[in-house]
Amino acid sequence: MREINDLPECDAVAVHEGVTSLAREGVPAPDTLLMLSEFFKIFGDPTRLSILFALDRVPMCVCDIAATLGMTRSAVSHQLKVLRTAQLVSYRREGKNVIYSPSDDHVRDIIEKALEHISE
Amino acid sequence: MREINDLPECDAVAVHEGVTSLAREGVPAPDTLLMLSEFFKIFGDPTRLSILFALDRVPMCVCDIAATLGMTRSAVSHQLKVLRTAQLVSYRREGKNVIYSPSDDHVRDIIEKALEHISE
DNA sequence: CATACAGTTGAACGGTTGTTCACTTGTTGA
DNA sequence: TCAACAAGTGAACAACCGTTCAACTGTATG
Repeated sequence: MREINDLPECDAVAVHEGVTSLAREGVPAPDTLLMLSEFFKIFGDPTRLSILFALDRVPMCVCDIAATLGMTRSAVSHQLKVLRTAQLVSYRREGKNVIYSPSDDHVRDIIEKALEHISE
Repeated sequence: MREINDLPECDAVAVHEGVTSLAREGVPAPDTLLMLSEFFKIFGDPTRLSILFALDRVPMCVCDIAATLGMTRSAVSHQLKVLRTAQLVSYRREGKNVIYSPSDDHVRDIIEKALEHISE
């Protein structure tokens, strides 16, 4: 006799009974999952990472960031918008320049943990 | 007189002298940056995250994962390949099934740190 | 006020990515 | 050995993403 957790796609009754419902408990709500993935997506680009690394050393204007990384001001500005929206950088205007600086300390931790992982 | 760190795009001599070279020291090598971003990219997808969450509760075959998350076996298999390549899951064959399980403990830490961040 | 420069922004492009579909591989049991 | 089912795979498609280009805004200085 088939149980509640049986599903048409997989007749795994004998092998993994009741497993799916148990697993489902471990999976966060869809919107949490989405926020989480959006968060990680931001770190999934070398340019944005290098901006964060650079700013972690010294706060800089867009122009200096561009010069540091060898890219156009426009490209940097676009990426800074992403980082701003995610509240990973703060900024203040100083005359003609806008100075950006890192705004979160979690970030360093997360990146360091990741560096630990890839160095294996 | 212009300094070494001056760049044609940004005449910021008077404002942020020598900043760029200082910032550059904080930026890892391009290939490190690339590996790091590739690593984060993997977590940048809700599907892959949910697979990792589910497997963290209980090891499962592809079929059960698909049933748990309400997606096709093919889609799951494709994503598992990504997770396998990044060595974030291990697997063993059991008869007709292939049982997947998480293979790294760093992962839990990183995800939890990220969850801390987004709950603010 | 006009010029110069810092920064932002929207459209467009090329490349990437996740899912679907159809097919293949591999394993078990009749 | 053949049928049935789990899993993996390649091509194709649509959606997404990062950069470039060409504007535009905003601020300081002559």
